[in-house]
Amino acid sequence: MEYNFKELEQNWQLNWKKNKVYKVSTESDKPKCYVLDMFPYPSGAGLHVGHPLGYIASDIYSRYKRLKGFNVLHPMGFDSFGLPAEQYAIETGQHPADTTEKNISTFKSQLDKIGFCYDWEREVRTSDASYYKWTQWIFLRLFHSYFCNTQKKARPISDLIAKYEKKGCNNFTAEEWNNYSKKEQEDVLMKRRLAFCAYGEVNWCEALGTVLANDEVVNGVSERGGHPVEKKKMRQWYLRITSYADRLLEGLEKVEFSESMKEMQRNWIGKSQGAEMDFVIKGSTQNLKVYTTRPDTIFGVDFMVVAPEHDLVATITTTDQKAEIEKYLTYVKSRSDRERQAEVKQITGCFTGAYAINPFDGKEIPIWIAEYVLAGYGTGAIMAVPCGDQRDFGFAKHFNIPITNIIGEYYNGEEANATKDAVLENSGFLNGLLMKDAINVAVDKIEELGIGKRKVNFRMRDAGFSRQRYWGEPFPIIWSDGIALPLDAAELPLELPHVDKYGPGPEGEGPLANIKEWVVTPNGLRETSTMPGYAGSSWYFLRYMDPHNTETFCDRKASDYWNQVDLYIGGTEHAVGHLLYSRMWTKVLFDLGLIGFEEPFKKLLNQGMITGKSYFFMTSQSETDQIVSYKKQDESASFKRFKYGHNYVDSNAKLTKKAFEKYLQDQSLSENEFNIIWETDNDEAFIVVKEESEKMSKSKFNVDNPDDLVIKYGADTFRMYEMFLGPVEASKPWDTKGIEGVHRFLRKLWRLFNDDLKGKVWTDEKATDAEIKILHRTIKKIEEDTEKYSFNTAVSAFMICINDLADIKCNKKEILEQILILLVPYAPHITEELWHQLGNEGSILDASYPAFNPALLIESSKEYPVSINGKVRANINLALDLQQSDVEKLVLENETVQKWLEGKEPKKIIYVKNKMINVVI
RNA sequence: ACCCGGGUGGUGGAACUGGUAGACACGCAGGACUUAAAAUCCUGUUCGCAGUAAUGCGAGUGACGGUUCAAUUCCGUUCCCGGGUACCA
Repeated sequence: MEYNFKELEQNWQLNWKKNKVYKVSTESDKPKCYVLDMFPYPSGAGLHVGHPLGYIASDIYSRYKRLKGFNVLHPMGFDSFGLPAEQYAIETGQHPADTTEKNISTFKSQLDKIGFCYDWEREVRTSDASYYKWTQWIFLRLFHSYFCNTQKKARPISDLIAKYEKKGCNNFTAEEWNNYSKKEQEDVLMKRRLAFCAYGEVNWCEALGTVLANDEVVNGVSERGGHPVEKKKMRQWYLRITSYADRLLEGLEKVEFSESMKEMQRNWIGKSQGAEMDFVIKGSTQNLKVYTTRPDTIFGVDFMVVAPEHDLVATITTTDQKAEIEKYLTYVKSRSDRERQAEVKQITGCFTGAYAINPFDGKEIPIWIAEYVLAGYGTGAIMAVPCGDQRDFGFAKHFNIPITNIIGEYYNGEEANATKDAVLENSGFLNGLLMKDAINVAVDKIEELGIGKRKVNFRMRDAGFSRQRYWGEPFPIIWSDGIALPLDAAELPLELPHVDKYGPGPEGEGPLANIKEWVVTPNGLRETSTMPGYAGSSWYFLRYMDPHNTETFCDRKASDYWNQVDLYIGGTEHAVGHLLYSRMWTKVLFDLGLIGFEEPFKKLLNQGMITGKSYFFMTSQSETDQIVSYKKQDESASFKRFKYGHNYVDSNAKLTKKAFEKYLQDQSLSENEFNIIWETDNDEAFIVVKEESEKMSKSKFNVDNPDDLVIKYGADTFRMYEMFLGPVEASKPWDTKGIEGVHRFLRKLWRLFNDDLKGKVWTDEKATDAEIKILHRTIKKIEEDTEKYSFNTAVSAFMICINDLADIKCNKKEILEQILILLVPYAPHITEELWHQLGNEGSILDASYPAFNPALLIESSKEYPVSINGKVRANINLALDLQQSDVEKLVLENETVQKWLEGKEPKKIIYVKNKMINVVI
């Protein structure tokens, strides 16, 4: 009987589906384990071989945990709202609901072919009304909550209202509050809500017709599509994520994320400690407020810089400088964010004519404006210390501003030195202090004089939460006389109206603004923007726990049972977007007592990117339409992408004329389009093309589709091969070269049970000690490797095991049956088939995992390597229970050792039990 | 510029807490079976030198230096690659 993977895999997939072997229940007395993948955005391109890497890893871990006696939740769903679906819809004229539906069914069938153990009854889709009803509901909870700065947690806004009514606050008395109009009260409350509406500078993308969040803008262009992004003042919804900045930082200590992932989040949050300080402006009633992390350098301040957008600029500029400033402001306005970021090195600025007074020595400090100071960070104004800050130094040199040295020989006049180890000079009351220590002394003094205070700043901004788009969750908000009225929970879901045409609405509003009958309600006008893509993904892991609940987003009993995600697998691209938002939502729900844990993901595993191989034709320098063989030396040559080249080129990046003809045929191209100068070798015409590894992408024509491989080799081979490629976390080039090896392994396993001609060959004979040893060695290794997600070495351990068993012709059920159970997570189909061939009933997933018995692996002797001066020269077999003196004696008797000693006495003999022996001469 | 990763055969990669570097696999070379092919099996495969051979010797984990009986592993300097952030005061 042959290993007919095609038939066998199909049969078992049907059988599993029919018998609902992957159904998961919350009612269980087993310990729980929650294994989650970052759910995919169902794009039209379908899955490529990079996607399943993480899914296979999580599937292996889930099955392993299930066999180990855990009740495992391992769900899958779709992040189906979002920009690309709408862009695609606009381009093709199809409704996003239709394309999304179609794409999801493609994804599901692709996933099912790989044999994942998802309980599809728990599937969630963020664009389903039954799902986004609860996204809207959680939004309302955010709207109805504020961040209490004393308790450092979210509380119902009603608590705050009660307080205002009884006691008022710093800004108003209770009486004043009670006399406020409804609108005035709402305006005050809006400044505290966790989901709030405000006018602010937003990232506006004209091409996409929408606002984008900071993490959706990369280098001044949109992450999706690369369109230019500009700043624009608009009314927008925001999430007050900055309130949680400290807790988001602290929470990182309690989770198992990679150090680099934590670092990325810390950088994004960007906490800095310093002081805010007021400077009197000469001849003005206004003060200049600056933020600094280095108050110790106060005596080194040689000038001030404020952002061009700063409010003070208009009032402090002197008449002499007015013209210059106007000119500079026009110049700044003409520059896009992109240009500003691209030309960081360029120093520009303009003197306002005004002076600030140093409160400690009365020195007059010129106030400048410059692009390098950002309006959005700190106070939008800085005190510049050229001897200690490289940018300030460059600025001072460029504009010939005299530089004060407060750090003595630490400053060399050539560049700034940001040290904290210098002893201060020219620094009044700080003279003689170490800078590190002076920081606190300076702030104390500043606070004492009442001219400033300690201040922590964050780089992170509140997250923009509205999009002027159609394909997203509508806000459950109605506007009436400038007041945002929330819908009642009973009115949810507020369904997205189904329309056939959707272009942008008037005045930068979203498409929903065009649907008058939907917008106009008896109570007022509906909010017409929709929620961003990350809304639905910020809490989906909770919905899987209780996906069909119509009473609440997730029953507290279910979330208490399943609790945190034990293992979360996904790419690093979500480091600062999704992962921060979902962490924040979890903290809010926790604060409000709706769930019992405040970090959603206990352990995060980042799968590496699988890159595809792309190939390029090199064109000849003299005749630009000629394609010639690629030579490394010709750096100045130009290249043309060879689409789908990975299907035609051999491992040396050689393209034969024969393969090229096939390419022309496959792509229905004519030879005339290519003017190739062929080379010949053994009568075969070929050229060499340039090879490069790039991210797999449809637009780069370097994508490999898992379906093809599953058809050719089967799902089990595909799964094991993706794991065998290397560590899950490493990024690696895709190459199908090695897949044969894994396929051979599975056939070899099959042949231990069946012979192609003779049929069944497995037996009921009793296993020998040697066979049992192989089994237990394997159990130990597989268990260790799976627990530490080292799936590549586990695959290799299986290969070693099967090679060993084949070598000694072991066909014994007693051994093979146990191996099958170990292998289930990696190759679920073949193991299920062979399990039944051995006469077992029921799914192998319900078998009990083999128990490792260390006693069976104890050896009495070991083949020790003997080194002479650190170099291995001989091997001797020694009993393990020998003492140092016995070992020394035996080692010295050894022929090779004697040869190296040349009659001399060794200086020392090092014996490490169970490891090695080193003779030092 | 700063912060994280990472540099090991022709290739993907292995090596626990410092203890036989190159497991496993691909590829390649040779052989067996076969009319032939596929499949399968066997042998070899880090590099250099010597030898018919078994084998022996030397070098070797980006480079240089250090600690140690012993370093891919620890420390210092430096080069290269990947990722992140970027006038953040």
